[in-house]
Amino acid sequence: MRRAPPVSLLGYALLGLIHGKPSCGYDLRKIFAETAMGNYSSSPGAIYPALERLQSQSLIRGAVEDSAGLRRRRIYRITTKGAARLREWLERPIEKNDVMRGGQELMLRFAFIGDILGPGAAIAFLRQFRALLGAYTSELDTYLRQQAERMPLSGRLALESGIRSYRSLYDWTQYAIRTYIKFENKLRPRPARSAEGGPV
Amino acid sequence: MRRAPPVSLLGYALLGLIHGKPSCGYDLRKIFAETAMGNYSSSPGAIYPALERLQSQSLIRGAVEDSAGLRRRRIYRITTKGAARLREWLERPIEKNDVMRGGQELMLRFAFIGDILGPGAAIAFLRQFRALLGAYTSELDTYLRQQAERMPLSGRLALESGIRSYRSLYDWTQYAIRTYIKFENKLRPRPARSAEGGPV
DNA sequence: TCCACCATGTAACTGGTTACATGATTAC
DNA sequence: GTAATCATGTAACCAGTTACATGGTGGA
Repeated sequence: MRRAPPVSLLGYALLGLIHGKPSCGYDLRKIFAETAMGNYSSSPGAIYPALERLQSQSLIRGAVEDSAGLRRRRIYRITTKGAARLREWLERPIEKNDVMRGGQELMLRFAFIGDILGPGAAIAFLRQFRALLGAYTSELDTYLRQQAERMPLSGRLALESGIRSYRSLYDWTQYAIRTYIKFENKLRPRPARSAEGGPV
Repeated sequence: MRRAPPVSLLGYALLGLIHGKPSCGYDLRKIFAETAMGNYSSSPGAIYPALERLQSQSLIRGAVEDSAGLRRRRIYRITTKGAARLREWLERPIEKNDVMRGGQELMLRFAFIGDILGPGAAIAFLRQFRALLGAYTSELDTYLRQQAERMPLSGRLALESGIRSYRSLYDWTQYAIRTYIKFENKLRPRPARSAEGGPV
């Protein structure tokens, strides 16, 4: 049995959105074009082939439905296989590489994790993320301290901007963990321990 | 006269590095692999074709030189045309789009601007960058305030992380401007005005 | 009638990915 | 002699870009 062909980031974004709500290509394009998910391409030349690829892997299934006016809209729904694949992606342990690439993919995963896997998983994800961010920023710090004198001013500043942005991401994870714990406690106010794993 | 074919981001990174110091493909790969410029691909399948493209546009010129041992190293040097092209890229006014894409390209430009165009240009660039960051963050803030209640918690947090990272970039521009002005004053301590354009 | 928008596609191109391939030089 | 590393490439593949093409629908 050969390995399933990989799903691109855009593919996962589509998969996640369709998981949340069956949609046609146009709906999805609008989401990318009009909401804060604008970093993903909304061009038809990206979306439609991506949808077809997902369908050819049986991760989604599309059918023309004649609801809402009589325009032909091909509505895609996620399949069991697609949901499993999405879940597998969401549950993947975070790697240093993911963090180094600026955390784009991680943020996409996070945005889906809360809704699909629940607050507990979101909190666990954030803790993992925070740990890796801490390690990576101190690594960059060390590098900066060692190299600073050998670097041109602009290069040094550019590097510092990177460090700062990782640090701000770290702070965000703290904030997000707190927010999620509050949210979870509001849902079921009884239990004393807020979530699995040590203190915040 | 038809428009010159575009240069990719990797292309500009190579152009800038070669401008700083004539290098062979291997040198450049090492830079991407070992320094903080690691976000650019160091794979030969990216570098060598990119170098060839730059050469085919006469932006760089490579020749095998038998210095330092007798290995065949094809050393690339920037041409007048290449330097002009690089300059044109560095001097391009910043657009909102550049900021929205996360500022990757802008940071690359900044890293070269200081060395190639001098501190004055670097400061002007940072001021422009700061202005756009300010506008964009407040735009995102407005969007967040309007949409927050309609968004799932994880989506909202993801958006907030974006806002935070733009804000931290804004803070960084402040810091970088101050640092550059100090640096400039150290170079020529006489003049009272630190750089063209209003107050810091 | 005509415009704006809904809705789906396709074709050519391009730059990067992974993986493979080759050979020279140096250090042990 | 042989392993590591210097050094340059190439080929297959793939996802995304830009641009073009088509036609239905609803409202002015």
